Amino acid sequence: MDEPTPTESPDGRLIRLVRQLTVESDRFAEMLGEAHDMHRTDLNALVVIMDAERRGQPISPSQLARSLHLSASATTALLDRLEAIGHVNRGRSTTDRRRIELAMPDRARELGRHFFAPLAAEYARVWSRFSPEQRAVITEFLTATIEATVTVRGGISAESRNGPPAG
Amino acid sequence: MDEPTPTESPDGRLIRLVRQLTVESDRFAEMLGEAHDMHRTDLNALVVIMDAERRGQPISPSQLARSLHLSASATTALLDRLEAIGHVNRGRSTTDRRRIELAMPDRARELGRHFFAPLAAEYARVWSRFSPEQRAVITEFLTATIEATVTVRGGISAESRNGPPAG
DNA sequence: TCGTATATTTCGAGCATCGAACTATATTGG
DNA sequence: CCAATATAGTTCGATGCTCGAAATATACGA
Repeated sequence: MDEPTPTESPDGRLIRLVRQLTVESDRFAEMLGEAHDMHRTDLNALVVIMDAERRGQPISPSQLARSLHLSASATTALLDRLEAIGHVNRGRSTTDRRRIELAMPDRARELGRHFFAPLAAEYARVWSRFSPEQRAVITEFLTATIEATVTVRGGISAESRNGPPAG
Repeated sequence: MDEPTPTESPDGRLIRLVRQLTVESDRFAEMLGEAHDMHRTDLNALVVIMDAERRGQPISPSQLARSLHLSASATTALLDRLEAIGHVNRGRSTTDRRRIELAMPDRARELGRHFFAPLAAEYARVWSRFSPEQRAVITEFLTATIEATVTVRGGISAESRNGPPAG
């Protein structure tokens, strides 16, 4: 169990833990990419492509670019890399010949699932202790925290347009 | 309140939310860096340096390198960038002349605090609804999730050393 | 004392990302 | 109907972060 530090406020403690979770998750993804000779962005792209496939809505390069906040040309290079190692196939859309649809070969899909299965299993193990009531609290917390992050993020765009604050 | 999707397991739902939190936080940090003309790594470095200062234990370039998982030379370049925009000062340690100690000018420290204050305020606002009992559940959840992530991460190193699994 | 280790920087090279320019295709408006 | 405009994706040259090797300065250990 995490121990509060002597001068830490209750909110400060939660902030510290949320931050630590994002830092550790960040490092997890980084190491996963390194272990499979993929740049971090490559791994992020695979996740996005896999999710789109799972939803039955194959994604295009421009959608991927928007999702990853990359330029079109950087996305082209990224897809070149992924295609070169057999993780993605490009196919011309049948409904709009300007569009490309991204698909994953079976083997890549299996490999992608394998990437994340150990973490899901370990999460299931440590989370088995939480009751449905506790899960509801956790869900509410996560949802609120996500929304708060998104809200403040909107303020960054507005702030940067108006210039930095006075020192 | 987040709604469960029809085919989602309770664990699957929490996994989705945790992942969304890390994605949104990631994007938050990215935008913060962009808003202040700093590369993502630069911002990460500032956080590490600020934390070290707050603990009264100024950090050295090699400690920073270890913390950020960068090479020594990449860290030098990073510090060059931060020094150039006045966010960091290098000072030779008085106890070991090989070492450099990193310090932040007052203005940079204030600016750094300003970066994160809006998010802390919004978190405090949305978290005010949680009772001490609920916070204990949340704390336990976050701690367990962090530890699970770190545990599985250890397995990645071992796995990559033994090569990837059979398809 | 001297070999070894540690700390940091410099240097040249690799690689992800960018914007501009380009080609192909679809849409819109007169 | 057709020209103008918009959209989709790639190529190209340039930028900037990161790396490993090499170098210099300092500390440690036998």
